[in-house]
Amino acid sequence: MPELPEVETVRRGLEPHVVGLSIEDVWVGDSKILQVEAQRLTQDVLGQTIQGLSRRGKYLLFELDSHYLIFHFGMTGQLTFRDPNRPDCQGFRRHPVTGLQRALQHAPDRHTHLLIRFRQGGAVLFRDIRKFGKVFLIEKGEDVLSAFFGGLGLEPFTPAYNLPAFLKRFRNRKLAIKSLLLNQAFVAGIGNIYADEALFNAGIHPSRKIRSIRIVERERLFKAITQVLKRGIEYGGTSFRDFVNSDGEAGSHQEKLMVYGRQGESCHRCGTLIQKIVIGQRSSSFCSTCQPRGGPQPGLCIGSRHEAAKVPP
DNA sequence: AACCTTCCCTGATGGC
DNA sequence: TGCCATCAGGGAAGGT
Repeated sequence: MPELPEVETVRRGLEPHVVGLSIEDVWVGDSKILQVEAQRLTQDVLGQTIQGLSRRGKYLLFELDSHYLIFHFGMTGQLTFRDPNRPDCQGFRRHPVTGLQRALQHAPDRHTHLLIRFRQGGAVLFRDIRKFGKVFLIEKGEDVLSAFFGGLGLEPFTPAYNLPAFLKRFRNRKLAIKSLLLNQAFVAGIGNIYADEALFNAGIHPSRKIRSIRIVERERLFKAITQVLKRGIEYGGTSFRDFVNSDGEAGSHQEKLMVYGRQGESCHRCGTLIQKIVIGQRSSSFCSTCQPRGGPQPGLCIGSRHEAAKVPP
């Protein structure tokens, strides 16, 4: 599921391919994913040049001459570059060892819903099996982006993501901390995988009420969030099922996960079996020893937490 | 206002 | 072999 690190991976992979190219043709498959009328999309972007690629939370932005073309990947969205000088992969294959789907460069198929072809050659394909993804088109203008992203919270890796701002958004509610992390109005870009990983790094049980989280724990969470996101980007994103980068290749961060998807396996730090529960309709994996339900236990040395954590082989 | 549930959608998987 | 139920979940919308 593309979260901040996966979207950033796509952005970085796509950027050198597409910046400077001008749009020659647009083809729409299932227009359900479009948040703009297909005809208007085609009409408005034809002939425009891609000025740059940026990201806000889980959104990927194509800056055009007069518009922003904005993608959200939902659960299974894939955005790949199709290079005319490279052969297409025949169909979709499963990786023999990891079982992950490896699409590589591909021709449009029944799940391809948008294709943007460039005058200089090549195309960008948006493919989305479950169709939870969305494509937006907004005209440039004063503050259009701040209006569009008005509901989004702090952006990690920017000056806006600072401890005072983070603590300020920590309202003392009854909600589980896990649910707060999934709320894009709190910190933008965190999804189920990185929420679980950040809570593990911070030593916080996902079910704990927001108001019960102590200041020192909030500070640990503040650091843990950027730690896990950074690590996700370093390993090219997490490919649990469908995620592929702009070249159609899987990421490798799934091999580095500490808790997500590891229920029944032993904790890399302490050996306790990882548990899975449901919080707010979302699965949550955690280690009951490293993330005690009652909060920090007297005598537990929190400071050594990160040093003690072994990286999966 | 805060919080919870339902819905959208397809493919993989397991039971029978 | 097929058939059906279940699960995965981001975010919007509707309900309490």
